[in-house]
Amino acid sequence: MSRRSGILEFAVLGLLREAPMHGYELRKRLNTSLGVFRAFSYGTLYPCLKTLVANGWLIEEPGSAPEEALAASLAGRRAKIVYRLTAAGKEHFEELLSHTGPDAWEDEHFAARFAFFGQTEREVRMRVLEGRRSRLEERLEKMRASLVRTRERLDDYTLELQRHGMESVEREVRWLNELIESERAGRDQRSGPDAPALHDNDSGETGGLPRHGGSTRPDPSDDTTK
Amino acid sequence: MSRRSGILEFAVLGLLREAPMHGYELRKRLNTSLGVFRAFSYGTLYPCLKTLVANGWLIEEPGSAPEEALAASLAGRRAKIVYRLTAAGKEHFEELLSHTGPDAWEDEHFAARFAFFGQTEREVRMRVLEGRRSRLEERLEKMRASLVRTRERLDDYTLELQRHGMESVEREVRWLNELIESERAGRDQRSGPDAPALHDNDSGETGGLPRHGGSTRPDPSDDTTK
DNA sequence: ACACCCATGTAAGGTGTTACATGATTAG
DNA sequence: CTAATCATGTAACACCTTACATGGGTGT
Repeated sequence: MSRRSGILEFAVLGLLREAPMHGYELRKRLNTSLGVFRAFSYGTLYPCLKTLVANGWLIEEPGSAPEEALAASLAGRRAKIVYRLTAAGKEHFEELLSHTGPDAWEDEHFAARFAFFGQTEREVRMRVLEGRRSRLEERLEKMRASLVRTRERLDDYTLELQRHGMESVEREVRWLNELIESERAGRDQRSGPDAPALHDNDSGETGGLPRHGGSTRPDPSDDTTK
Repeated sequence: MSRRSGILEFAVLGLLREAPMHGYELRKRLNTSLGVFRAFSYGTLYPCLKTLVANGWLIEEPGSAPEEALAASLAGRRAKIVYRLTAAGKEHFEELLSHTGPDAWEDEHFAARFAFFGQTEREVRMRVLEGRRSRLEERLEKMRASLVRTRERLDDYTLELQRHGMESVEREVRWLNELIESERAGRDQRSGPDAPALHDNDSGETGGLPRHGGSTRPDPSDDTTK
């Protein structure tokens, strides 16, 4: 049950929950569609897939996808492994989704969580958004404090960097406020106590998100390995 | 000459260039004053200092700072090592400052560079700012492309995350534009072809920075070890 | 006396990248 | 037929964190 990287494991399970895929495609999805937040190399991905299989959360299948169905029946082809989530894997992912440890507020971890909000219960979404917000507010506190302590002996550029960092965080807080409010609004106007919202995505409307944003460490990185 | 982490090495040399310090204080400066961009632990810092000393860029001195001057003369005290930049170290740092490799445009690397703009020649500053900008513009290209390719099959949250990431990058581009413009203005209005601007900081005015900002991956992290 | 910050270190381990090695499929 | 892209892997190494170990100084 080796703990293997929170984020990657989480993202892989989440992506495979939507549809089986092979490693190569997974990596692309990680880096482009989903991956505004982080790029992984094959050297990380493939070993990770192995351990997920070892944990029983995935199974490897010979490529039985649409076009390859016939081709696969030929002689010893090079496998082109498709990974599929097992029942245990699904269960594990759902557990990860609801498990709101203090890790979940950190930059990249948060982005990963957010990316799968479509499959997350509203209650948990709220906890994550609010946790993130208070994490950022802590940061602002510290930044302000350190600004006051050190203001006089910093040159213009350092100061500008500080200011700009703070503004960035403040922006994200405002963004979170809007999201939180819109979550609350969604809860009120929709079904009463709790609506599952956890069958399969496609439902089009999740509650109505607001129309502008703040900041979460952008870092797409290349499509190509190098 | 082991290559030891670009960023940490760079930041340490840069901080020590302003004044000698011991490790503990260095770490705090890294994480608060300067450290909007990154936190390092002692487990990283101290070994790094060792190799910098081994490279001849720093020397260790017994704590001969103001208050400790007398105290140090007493029996075998626990050293409290103060690190001071050597001439070779100064030279090396200056070389790093002007060396504009394609690394310099990446998130954290850029932030570190920016933090020491006060000791950087205007010409180099321009190259770094413009390099960073075009790096971000590449990113925007890719994001837009991937948005177009995948728009229909993404749920609202994933979309919101993408949008918000893009907006963040766009903001930083605007910020860079202002900085670049203000650098140009500074060049025009001040001395003709090139002014050194590299004696020692304290000069108060670097050219007049603009008054608002964009985004560079915020990540202060704690002051305390954990 | 005790607690709490200052201060320095080390060993083990986690997490990820690079560079390499291999081969299949598709487009020109 | 050749180049690009798809596809899978591994081994070596870079980088950083955690947890531990140690001890000085200061305040209550």
